[in-house]
Amino acid sequence: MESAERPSDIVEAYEPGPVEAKWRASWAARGTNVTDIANAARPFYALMMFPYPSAEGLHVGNMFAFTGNDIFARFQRMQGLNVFEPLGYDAFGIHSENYALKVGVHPAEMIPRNIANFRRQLERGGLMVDWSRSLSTTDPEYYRWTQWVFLQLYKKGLVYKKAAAVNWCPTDKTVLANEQVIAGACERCGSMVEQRFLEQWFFAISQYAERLLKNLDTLDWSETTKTAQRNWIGKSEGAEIWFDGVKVFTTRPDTIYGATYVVLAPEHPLVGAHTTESQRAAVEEYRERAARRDLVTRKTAKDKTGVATGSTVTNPATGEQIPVWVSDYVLMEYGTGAIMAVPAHDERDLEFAHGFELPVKKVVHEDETLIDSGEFTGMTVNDAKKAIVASLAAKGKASAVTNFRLHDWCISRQRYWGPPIPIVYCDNCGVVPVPDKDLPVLLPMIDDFKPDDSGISPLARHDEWYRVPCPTCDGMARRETDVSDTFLDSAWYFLRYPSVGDDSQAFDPTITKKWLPVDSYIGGNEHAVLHLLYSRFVTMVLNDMGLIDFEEPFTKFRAHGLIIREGAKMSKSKGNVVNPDEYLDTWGADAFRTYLMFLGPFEEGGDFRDRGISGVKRFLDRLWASVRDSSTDAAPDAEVDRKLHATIRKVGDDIPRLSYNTAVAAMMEYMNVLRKGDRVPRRSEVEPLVQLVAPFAPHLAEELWEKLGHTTTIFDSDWPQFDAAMLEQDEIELVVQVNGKMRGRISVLSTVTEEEAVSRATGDPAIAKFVTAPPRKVVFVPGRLLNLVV
RNA sequence: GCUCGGGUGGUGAAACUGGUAUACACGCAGCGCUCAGAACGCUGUGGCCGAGAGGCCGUGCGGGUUCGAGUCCCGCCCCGAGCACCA
Repeated sequence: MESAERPSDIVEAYEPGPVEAKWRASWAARGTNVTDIANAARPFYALMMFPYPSAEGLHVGNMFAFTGNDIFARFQRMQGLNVFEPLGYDAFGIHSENYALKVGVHPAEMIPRNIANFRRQLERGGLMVDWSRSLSTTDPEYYRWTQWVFLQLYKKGLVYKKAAAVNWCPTDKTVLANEQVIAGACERCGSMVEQRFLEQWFFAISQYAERLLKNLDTLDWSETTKTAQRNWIGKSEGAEIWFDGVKVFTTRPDTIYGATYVVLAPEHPLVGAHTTESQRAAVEEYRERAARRDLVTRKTAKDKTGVATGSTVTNPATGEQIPVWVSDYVLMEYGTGAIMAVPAHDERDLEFAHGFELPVKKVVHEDETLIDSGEFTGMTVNDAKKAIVASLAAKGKASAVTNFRLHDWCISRQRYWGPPIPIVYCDNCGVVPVPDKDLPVLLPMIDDFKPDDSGISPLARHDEWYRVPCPTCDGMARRETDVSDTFLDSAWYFLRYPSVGDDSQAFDPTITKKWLPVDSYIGGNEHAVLHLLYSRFVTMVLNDMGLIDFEEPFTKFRAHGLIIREGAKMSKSKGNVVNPDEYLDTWGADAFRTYLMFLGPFEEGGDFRDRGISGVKRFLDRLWASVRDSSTDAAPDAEVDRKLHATIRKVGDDIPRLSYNTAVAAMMEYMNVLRKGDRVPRRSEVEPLVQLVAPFAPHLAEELWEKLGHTTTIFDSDWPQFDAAMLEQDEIELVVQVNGKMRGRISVLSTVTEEEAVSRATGDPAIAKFVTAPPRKVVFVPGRLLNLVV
């Protein structure tokens, strides 16, 4: 009977289904999420990494990432910015192609279906995406410009073709970029990668190594991502030193007095010249064996293998004759493909020396000081590095050099599902780039797209496609039959979004100047080195060509965390995958979004627990009931109002830091104050909370905003302001410590002086009993605490 | 091996520059409402001792700096991610 008079006690769950459907329809009808690209006064580009539209549908991890971006975007819009939040599909590549082969459906048929399903799920998620400017990398109107980007780099002289030892995946039957080889295995299928010599197209990204490294210091990116890039670029400063005709690379010239032999990589061109007659057969046999060994065994073998050439060279520092060996623990791809071995200071050299019973010479320095090193004895390691190189350089036997681990980017793939590389081979003219006017080079519909072992693309089986007249001389010519790496598709897509719809150019210069670089980019750290590095490279090149006026594409980047479940990353094989549709049906998008943001720090991810969502739903139900029950007249209660202003400040501070979990907690805390006991909240107390919740629960917020009498979208309303004066309380609780231990608190005016505070504290018997002697020292932190040291 | 994260209640996690450790939520327990349950609401909930007031101990381990350390420094252990024969 009491409860009938206390409607606030009865919190019924509201039905998210109809509410969310209503607002989805309203947003679409009113164009709420369409950005006025041309006329935006304060453009803000909020980008998220686009998904691969898999047949399984949207993954919770996608939903988590997109929601995190969406909240920030919606928040920025409520700050008065013109926010552009586009989303498209990264649909080319081996992933789609292999799946298509497995289920026996042509990718050209499968991908549009998958995209439709993704679009349906994404829309249910309540994202503020401007669907009028979506794209798919498989759309000819997109990939014609991917081909155009290739041609720009070609014009700039950064594209070349060469026969190279490349990573060949025997299962996927294609070449892989170094970045796609994880510990010697294909990142896609896990097969051991083989070495093959094939003609491949490369982008000369290594020319940009220094700049790619240096610019990192200027970027507002997650530190983990920057570190990953630095490691990948792998700058190391050292010297090239001549041991007679053999040039070695070392980062430790200071240890040259301990160099007891030289090692050449098996592929090193000087191996033959250094091999004596008696060793020739053994060396030849070793080289063959090394070439056959796949990269896996090569990179993990503990017992080092090798063979002596029989010849010696002179150690330029000591003048000693030292033997030349061949071993595959030295890599041809790095440095000069030759090293000086210092068993006393290098673990690998020591291992090798032990294996072949080579003499291990003395240690050449102790701690940081050189010993037994001729004229350099007594120098510190750092000084000796410079002095030794300088001394040898004077004799023309050394030079300081910088090496990078970063290799050129192999972009050709002997596969079907990608943009054909826009190159034509003519018997008369040679290699001819396809003229811009002939783009796109359309990918033909063929049914036999399965790759084979030949190392040649399936497109090479279709001469009706690859035979073309030469664009220059009109003579007999044939097309390049390789397609480009998927990572090229995604290395420039952010430039396209604002210009989607303009089929006359890849990106409109005026629009690009207005909208780029991207203000905020959010995505997974699994792309820390691949996608993000390639995007930076392409942007730098286009900048150098004067096509854009910035050289870094993403001003701010934050890597989101990973959602795990039952202690493990979600995966089909573990059976712990969450289907977003089920949660959207049961709980609604608003509760699902808010829960995903609440379960852990956005940049760390968290554990998805099925029951956890109920607390968030309860919070939204209470918000619903609070609006329904709120009284319309009264001004806010003073205490509630103070909490309200503290909450506005907290949520406004937390969202830009992507500290969404604590923002939600702050709103819940406020809700608890709002409805404490049998309190009926007042309209003036509830209305600002609806706005704070809006980025998280957009449908519910719109519904409540409408119920509160508004007729325009809540996302065009102004974010509530807090009054700093409201946050200053006259009366505060001062913590009192004795010897650093909390012993009580006293209620005092915020303006209290140290003397007053001490006398109030010592006058409190509960505190005084710990003050066993007159305080030796008093630490007073105004507004916070008082510490009496006795 | 190297680099980067991280270790806090039964659980997910808070604690911005050193200043009340465990906010918020889940779970659990008790109570209210109910014929009953669900839902909803209220109260409690780090450990130990104590009837209570209250006390002692507590942020992976061991030291240190400080009036005061989850936070800073040194040395370890464990978990996760990335790189890995890069000279």
